[in-house]
Amino acid sequence: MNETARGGRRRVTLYDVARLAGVSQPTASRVLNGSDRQVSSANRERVLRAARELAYVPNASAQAFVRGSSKMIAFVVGRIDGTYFSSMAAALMREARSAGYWVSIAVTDRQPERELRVVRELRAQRPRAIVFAGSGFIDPTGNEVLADELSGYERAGGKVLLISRTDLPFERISFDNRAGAEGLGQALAGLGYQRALVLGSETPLLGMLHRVEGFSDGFAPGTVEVRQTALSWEGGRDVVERMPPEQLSRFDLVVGVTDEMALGVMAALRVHGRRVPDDIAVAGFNDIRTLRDVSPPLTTVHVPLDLVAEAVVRRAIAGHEEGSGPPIPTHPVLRESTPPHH
Amino acid sequence: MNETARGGRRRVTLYDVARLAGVSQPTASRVLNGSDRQVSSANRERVLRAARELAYVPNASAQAFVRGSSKMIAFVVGRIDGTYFSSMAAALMREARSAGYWVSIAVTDRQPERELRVVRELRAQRPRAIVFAGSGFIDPTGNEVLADELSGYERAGGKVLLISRTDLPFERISFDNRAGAEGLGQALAGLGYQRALVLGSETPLLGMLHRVEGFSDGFAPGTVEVRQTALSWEGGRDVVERMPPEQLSRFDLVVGVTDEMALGVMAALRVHGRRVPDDIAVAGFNDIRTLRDVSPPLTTVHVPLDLVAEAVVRRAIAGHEEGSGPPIPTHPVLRESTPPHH
DNA sequence: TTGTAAGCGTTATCAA
DNA sequence: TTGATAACGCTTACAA
Repeated sequence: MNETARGGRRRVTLYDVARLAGVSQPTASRVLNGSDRQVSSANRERVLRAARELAYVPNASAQAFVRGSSKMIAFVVGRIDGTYFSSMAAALMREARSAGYWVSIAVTDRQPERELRVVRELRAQRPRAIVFAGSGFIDPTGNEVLADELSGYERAGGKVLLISRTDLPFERISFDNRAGAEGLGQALAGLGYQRALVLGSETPLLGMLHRVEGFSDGFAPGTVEVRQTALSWEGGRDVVERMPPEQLSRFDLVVGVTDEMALGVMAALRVHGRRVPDDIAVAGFNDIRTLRDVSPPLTTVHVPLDLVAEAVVRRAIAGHEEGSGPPIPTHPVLRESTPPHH
Repeated sequence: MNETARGGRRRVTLYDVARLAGVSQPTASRVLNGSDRQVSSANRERVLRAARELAYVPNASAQAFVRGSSKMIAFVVGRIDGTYFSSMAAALMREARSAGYWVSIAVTDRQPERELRVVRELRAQRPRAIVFAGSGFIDPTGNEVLADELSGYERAGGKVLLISRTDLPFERISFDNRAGAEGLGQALAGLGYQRALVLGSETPLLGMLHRVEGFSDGFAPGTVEVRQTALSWEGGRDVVERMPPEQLSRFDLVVGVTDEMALGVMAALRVHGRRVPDDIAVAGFNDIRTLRDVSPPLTTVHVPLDLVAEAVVRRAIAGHEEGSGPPIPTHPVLRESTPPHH
C-alpha cells in the first residue's frame, strides 16, 4: 500500500552524514564512495565517524541511477538447478566479486520468449554486461528480435557475452569442444573400443555438433553411430529406454555430449540390468561435480570453469572489444566407466 | 574511465516518449509502468506507439531509486554449487517471477565476515526482502553485528526471512526436521535395523540437531551412536575414512543429516570395498536431485522445496509480519539403500 | 483525465 | 581541497 512509509523511519542519507560531519555533501561523497579526488585527512576522519555513527548505507539505486550503470553482471542461463550451470555461476560470482562486481542470475527455462522478456527486464537494470551461457534454441525469428534487443543494449553502452553459444552475433567465449572430444575419441579408441554410439543434441547447437564431430574424428571416422536426443538427463535415458536390446548390444560404448545425458544413460542401463563397464562403457562431457557420486566413475572431458569465469569477468569489465579470442582448452579424463577393452 | 559516455548515444527516456506522443511525462509514466490511474485510450495508444517506436526501456535504477525499494528479493546462501541450494534457488526464482519479483543470489562461502559484507552490500540495493538459507555459523559476536545490520535493514522497511536457520532473531520458515527424521527412524527400525550410526553437524545448528534427535527418537532412543562431522560431502566421507574397519562393522546403518554427507559416506564405503546395502545401509536427508544418479537409490527424507519457495515469496511480499508459522512437513522416502534387514 | 512541479540521493562540473 | 549547483529519470501529490 504505502511503499515509502513502510517501517516509518526516514533513511539516513549522505546529506545527514555531511551535516553531522560539518562538510558539504560532495565532500562526504568523495570520502565514502570511491573517488580519485583528495580530501583532507581531518575531513575524511569526521565524515567516516559521522557515517559510522549514523549507520549510513549508501543507496545503490541512487548511485546506479546517477552513474548510469550498475556493478552488476547479468548471467542468463537456461536452468540453474543442475551442477553444470550452478558451478559455472559459482565460479563467475567468485571472480566477479574479486573485481568489485556482483552477479545476478536470470533463468529462462530455455524458452525463447522468456529469453526475450528476461533481456528486456535486464536492460532496465542497466547491468555492466549480459552474459549468456549455453545451449540456446535456434529459432531465427525469435533470435532476430533477441539480437535486436541486445544490440540496443550494446548501443546504450552495455556488453553482451556468449559462453559457448553461437546463435547470436556477439562476442564469444568458447571451449575447444572439438579438440577435447577428439582427444576423448582417440583415447577410447586406443583402449580398444570399436563400436561407439554417440548421443548428440536434437537441438542443433554448434558446440554440441563439434563434440560429436570431434569425437568421431578421434575415434574412427565413419564408424560412429549418432543419435540425436534431448540435451538432458531424460534425453540420455530415453535413447536407451527406447532402443531394442539387441540393437544396444551392438555397441561397446555410449558417449553423451554432456555428462547429464551420460548419467541418464547410466540410469537407464541400470534399470535394464546392463552393467557399466562390464556390458557397455559410458562417457560424458563437462566433468560436472555430480560425477564424484556415481559409480563407476565416469570418463568425461574436463572443462575448466575457473578459466571461463575469469575470461568472462575480464571481458565484461574491459571497455574495449577483445574479439572472440582462442577457445579455452578442454581435456579428456579417463575413469573406470571406460576401462581398457578386450 | 568515462562511464556515462561509454557507447556515446544518449538513452531514450520517458520524457522522449511523452514528447513524441504529445502528452506529459506523468501520463506516459501512467501508461508504461504499473499505475492504478486511468488514462484515456487515445493517449494510451499514442504513448505505447511512441514507446515502441523509440524502443524505450525504463530505467530500473531510477524507478527503484524514486520508489525507495526494488522488485528484488535477495537470496543469501553459503554455496550455490550444490544441488540442494541451487534447486531451492530455482524454485524461489520461479515463484518470485510469477509475483513480479526477481531473485538475486549472494554467496557467502559460509564465512561470517562475508555474510556481514554481503548484507551491507545488499542493503545498499534496497531489496524487498533478504532471505537467508541454511546452516549459518553460530559465532555470537559475528552474529550480533549481523543481527544489528539486519535490524537496521528492517527498520528501513525491509524484510528478513530465514529458511531453516535459527541463529538470528527474525521471521523464520522451517521444515519439520524432527518429524521427518523421526518418521525415517521409525521406518528403518521397522525394517529391522538395529545399530545406527548418525552423522550430525559439528557446527551446532538447531535444525541438524533436530534431525539427529528426531531420528534417534524414532529409531530406538538411546541405541543410536552419533558422530559430529563437517556438514558436507567431505564430512561424510571423512568419518568413514577415519573409522577403524572393525568399528564400522558394528553398524548396520549410517544416516547423514544431509544427502551430501550420505553421498560422501557412500563414496568412502565404495573405496573401501563395502557394499551398500549388502554390507551396510545408508540414508540421508533432503532428497536432492543428485540422488537419481546414485546406485543404489538413497533412502532419504523429502523436503518440498516448492512449498518453501511459495512461503518465502508470499511472506517476502506481504507487508505484515506473519510470524513463524507451522513448519513445512517433510516425509521419509524409502529406497534401495535401506532394504528390509534380517 | 491531464499537466505542473517538487522531490528522491547521488555524482559531476565548475568556480572559489 | 572544498562547496554551490545542476543534472540524472522517474513518480507522486496537487491543481486544473
